[in-house]
Amino acid sequence: MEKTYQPQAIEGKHYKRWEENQWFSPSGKGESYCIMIPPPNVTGSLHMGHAFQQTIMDALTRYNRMRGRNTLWQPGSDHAGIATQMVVERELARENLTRHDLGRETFIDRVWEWKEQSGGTISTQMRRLGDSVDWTRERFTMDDGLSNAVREVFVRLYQDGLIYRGKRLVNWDPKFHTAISDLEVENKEEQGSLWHFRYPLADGAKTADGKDYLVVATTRPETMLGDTLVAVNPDDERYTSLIGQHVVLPLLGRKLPIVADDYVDSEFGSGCVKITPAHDFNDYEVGKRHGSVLLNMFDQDAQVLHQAEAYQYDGKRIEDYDGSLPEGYGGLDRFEARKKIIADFDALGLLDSIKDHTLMVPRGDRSGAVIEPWLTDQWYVSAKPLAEPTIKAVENGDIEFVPKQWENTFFSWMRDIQDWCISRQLWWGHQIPAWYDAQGNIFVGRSEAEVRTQYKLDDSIALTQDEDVLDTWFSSALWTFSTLGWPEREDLVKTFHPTNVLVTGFDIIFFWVARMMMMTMHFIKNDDGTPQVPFKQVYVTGLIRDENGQKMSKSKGNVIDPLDLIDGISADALVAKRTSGLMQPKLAAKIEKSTRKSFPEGMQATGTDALRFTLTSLASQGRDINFDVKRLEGYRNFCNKIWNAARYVLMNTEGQDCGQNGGEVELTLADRWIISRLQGLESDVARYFDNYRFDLMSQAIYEFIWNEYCDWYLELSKPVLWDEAASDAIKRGTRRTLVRVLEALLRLSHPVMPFITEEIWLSIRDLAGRTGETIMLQPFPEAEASKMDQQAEADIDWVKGVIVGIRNIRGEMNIAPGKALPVLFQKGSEEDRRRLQENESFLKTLAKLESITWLEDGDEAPMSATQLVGNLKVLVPMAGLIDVAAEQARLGKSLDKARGELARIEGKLSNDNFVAKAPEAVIAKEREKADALVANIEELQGQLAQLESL
RNA sequence: AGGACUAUAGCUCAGUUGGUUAGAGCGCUACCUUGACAUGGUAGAGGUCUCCAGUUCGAAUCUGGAUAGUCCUACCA
Repeated sequence: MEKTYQPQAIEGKHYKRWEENQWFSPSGKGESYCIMIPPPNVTGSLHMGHAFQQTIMDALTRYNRMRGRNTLWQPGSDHAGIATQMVVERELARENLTRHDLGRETFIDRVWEWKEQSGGTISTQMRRLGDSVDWTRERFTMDDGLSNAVREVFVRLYQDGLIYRGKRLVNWDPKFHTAISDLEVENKEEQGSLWHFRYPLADGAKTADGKDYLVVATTRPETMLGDTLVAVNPDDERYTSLIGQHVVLPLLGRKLPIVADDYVDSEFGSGCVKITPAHDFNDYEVGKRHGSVLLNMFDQDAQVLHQAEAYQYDGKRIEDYDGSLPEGYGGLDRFEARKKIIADFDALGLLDSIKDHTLMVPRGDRSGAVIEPWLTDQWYVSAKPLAEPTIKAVENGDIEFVPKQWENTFFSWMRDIQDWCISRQLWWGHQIPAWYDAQGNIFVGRSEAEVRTQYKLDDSIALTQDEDVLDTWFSSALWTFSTLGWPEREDLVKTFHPTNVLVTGFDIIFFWVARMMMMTMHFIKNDDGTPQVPFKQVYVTGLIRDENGQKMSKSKGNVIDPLDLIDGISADALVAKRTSGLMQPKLAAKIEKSTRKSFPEGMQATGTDALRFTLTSLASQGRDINFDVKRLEGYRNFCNKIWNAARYVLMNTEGQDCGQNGGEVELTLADRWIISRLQGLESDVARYFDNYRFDLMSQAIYEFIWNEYCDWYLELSKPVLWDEAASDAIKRGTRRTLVRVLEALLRLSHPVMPFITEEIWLSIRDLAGRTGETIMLQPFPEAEASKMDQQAEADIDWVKGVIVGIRNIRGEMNIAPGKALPVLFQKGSEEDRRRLQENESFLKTLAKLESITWLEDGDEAPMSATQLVGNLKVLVPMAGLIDVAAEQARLGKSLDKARGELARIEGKLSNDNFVAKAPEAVIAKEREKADALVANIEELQGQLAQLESL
């Protein structure tokens, strides 16, 4: 074995072997266990969030596979409508082409081409992570099978009356020319202005204070071209007399009724609101209440139309409405139009005032463009009826969120859910299975042929399919069952559905988790006909942030690529990576500075296992997880520790008798102790897996391997293995324990650290008396009560106490570690004597002792440094070794500590209330502590007095 | 505006139903290249558990409030 752990030398070969042997596929035996991967975006590459969640999923998958379950971790990716279309359009732009130059069909071919060449990035990266997904079943949301599922679901929902088409206001992205759902809109606070305009009153009307105009305030002056009403609060005395009167819209001369509506807040602005029903969601509702028309004034680019279009609320065009707009506005961009409106009002003396104002601006999460509420025909899913069963499922525990608090987030959204706009004006995606005849009648079906048969439309009637595609999340919502072959085949759904757990971030609870629940429960039923849940548990992970708690983003230049952690990267390469392709190139200098500060030496290669272990260590219940590279380095060292422990074990067992072929075996106290402790670890790890406490699990494994197995057990094995007088049976016992405990630890750690455990396991398998080609298919260790040994644990605690006591004297007194010490024991019990007798060689070796002498009652002790182990006094004679003043200081320190503690406990015990009300056991424990401290203090005082008398 | 979450060592974080000497990693101090490991060993230093009040015999832990920070949802034009 290499002297240090070299991850890059082993990871690739093991993964290749696992995959080639198809060990990731379900065994076909046992109870099923299934996790569906949240499908990464096909344009995406692996980021820390993926690495984090996939590590957890892989750990769960490997754990359950080792427990003998019929385990499937289903991989795949989604087609990411907008993102993918953008990527390919950018590629076209470099050839000076647009998608319109190619036409729809050719463009889609081009996207598939791109997908074949570049869509696989993330699967390659997942292999580097060690993900044990069943690659033979990899799916893509645009596959034939999944596309069938999408059509089937669409048609059935339409037939069930849960999908409808309507002309409504939608969130329109003027950059991408598509509608998006409300979830895809990000509302951000931005600085703007509040313009106050004067709208002259018609017919000589006057306000209460005698003015012949109303002042309306707006953040979007350009929309005044689409105003149809002015609203005031019905209780606002300033305006009550004007309700029912009109204002004359400047620039157009349109007469707008003044209406009363509770929506208006009299306190805000002037108390008068201009109402633009076709360009604002609130105004839409106000207009509807007051029988207004909908007046659209923008085209798909959010440029002003030459002629406004009027609609009724049922979506019908009002053909005879005069939609004339003022000269010079047609074709203007909305922000140009705004400037012109303001200038025109100013010129007319109708610009009352401008005030600074912060407002929430809606922007498309992908385009960054300001979203325009726009009147269009779109398809919607009626969400309420679908939501109901899912709410019940969470309420009655059929679906459980971990941590539980996320259920509240889920409920609050579900109970107030809005219809979901599912149509997108894109080319890349599932084209909506709806056809129109020349009159605009809608026919929904699985294919044009089906539609013609079903609706008895012969070939003479021309049908055209809806141009739009479905929201990508629509297909992702079917993920748990579409990937299993629904609707064509039911057998896999029967075997693996409902899946066991969904591992995901809280950021997509609404986008994906909730919608998956709605779709699944509508379409998949249990044997008794009740809706089937997609998964029994949802483990909601935190979001990975940088070491300062900042979200990782390209523009902040703080993104960490998991592969850079695994492989290492130089500072220069990291800077280059972070500063290339920035939207705002001026940020480069700042990013370089902070990157060089955080990573002056770049990143060291730590290997996959160390990264995975770090990620599980960070998987606590919090919402945010700040990733600190320092932690990773610590766990890289841990891997090296395991490696070297294995080296030690091999050096002492290879080619020797480890009891794999029988033979007499005698276990030492140390053997019995470490075996007993191992049982505790095994039950802890199982419990932590069940509770999704990967942080505590990692911690437990770390502590055991480092602080018990390496620090103590390996050291305790040395006196046995080095003792030429020791019997074969004892040596065989120690070797067997060494290698078998290590082997069990490897299996325990394998779900989190697959590579290093496989590498070592293969080299110690035979020594440990095991068979099998790979650790990943070995049984997961289970605790056995019969191997627990309280006595051994107590005895080792005593041994450790004595050793640590002596080491403490050595350390504090600056006695060279190499110097062998003579030690005296005094005042011990019979049990102390037994323990000494049984463990003398352990003590001598581990504390580096020259001799141990038991002082009988009458014996005079020489001047010594003292350490108490219970009531036993451990004395290190001072002659020539110990500085009196230093020993006084050391004893003084212990004495202070003991006195402080005693005072605290006595305070408790002298409190009548405590004695009266606290449980017996607690009181007894405190008494015991107090007694021990009193004895302790007496000893220390005696010792100090003796020193002073010198 | 409503809601949620967070506040523990210099830094990043654990602390399960109230009873611990409040822990880990990294960093820090001293000593040590001893035959698994200097990516190491041994021994240390370092915390009024944000603040205030309450419940309790007993609070890092439960309750209320304050402060600071983060996020989500909804918005006043």
